Amino acid sequence: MEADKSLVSGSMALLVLKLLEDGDKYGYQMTSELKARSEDVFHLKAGTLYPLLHTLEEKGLVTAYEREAAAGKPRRYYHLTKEGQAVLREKEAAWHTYADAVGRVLRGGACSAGT
Amino acid sequence: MEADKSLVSGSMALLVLKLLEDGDKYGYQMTSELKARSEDVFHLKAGTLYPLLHTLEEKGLVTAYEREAAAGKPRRYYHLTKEGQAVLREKEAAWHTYADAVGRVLRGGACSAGT
DNA sequence: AGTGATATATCGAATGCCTATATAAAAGGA
DNA sequence: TCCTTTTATATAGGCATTCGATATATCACT
Repeated sequence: MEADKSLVSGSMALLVLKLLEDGDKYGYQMTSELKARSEDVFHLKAGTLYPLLHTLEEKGLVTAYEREAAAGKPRRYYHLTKEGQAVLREKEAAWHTYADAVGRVLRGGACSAGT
Repeated sequence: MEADKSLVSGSMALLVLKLLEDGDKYGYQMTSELKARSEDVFHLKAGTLYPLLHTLEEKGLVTAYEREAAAGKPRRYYHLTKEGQAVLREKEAAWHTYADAVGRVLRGGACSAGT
């Protein structure tokens, strides 16, 4: 199943940062892992990912380095910086706040009389 | 606490539709209820809400009617149509799919320590 | 008379993501 | 050999969503 594209945005940075917490990764790897870990919900496109990675690099949240692959083009690996880790924690907290609030609204139909 | 604005978008339609499941409501009331029910996480602005309501009306998801208030300007009430209810259920399902997927990624994905 | 809350409405700007496109190398089939 | 798919990175253009600023109008309180 695929997520409604209009439902959420701005969370890709959070997810990419989270992937890098696991260890350094290159772009193409992130798209595959995100697809696998989300069970086919997230289809992070190249046209979304690479500009996002460049932005994260400009902000100092990740650093990049190239490494030759056994075959094919050299891969550009990304590494999560300390700043990136801090931002990741902020974004995780913000996500939980937001998701909990949506949950309250979606479940809270009956309690409208209260307070 | 306030949700990171860049974190999510496109969910306002879902939340507004959900509010109307409870019963007919007018715009200003929706902003207050959403703020209360989300415990101050959602600050739905007038500049967001009214264009959104007009769009929902064009799509046939809600209908509108005016009713005089005891005092002040006449209020424009919105009613959830059957189509609106159907779309609401779709959007609720999409939200759960999305939120669950984010949860999976944030908890360490598929290949970490078991469940 | 002035301020703030109630109540609806529109416009311009910013942001975020996607589609389409381009480049390049290796693997596999016809 | 040629062609398509997969791997791999990258940019430009465009659409959708939301907010801030602004406008109008009535009522309550001072």
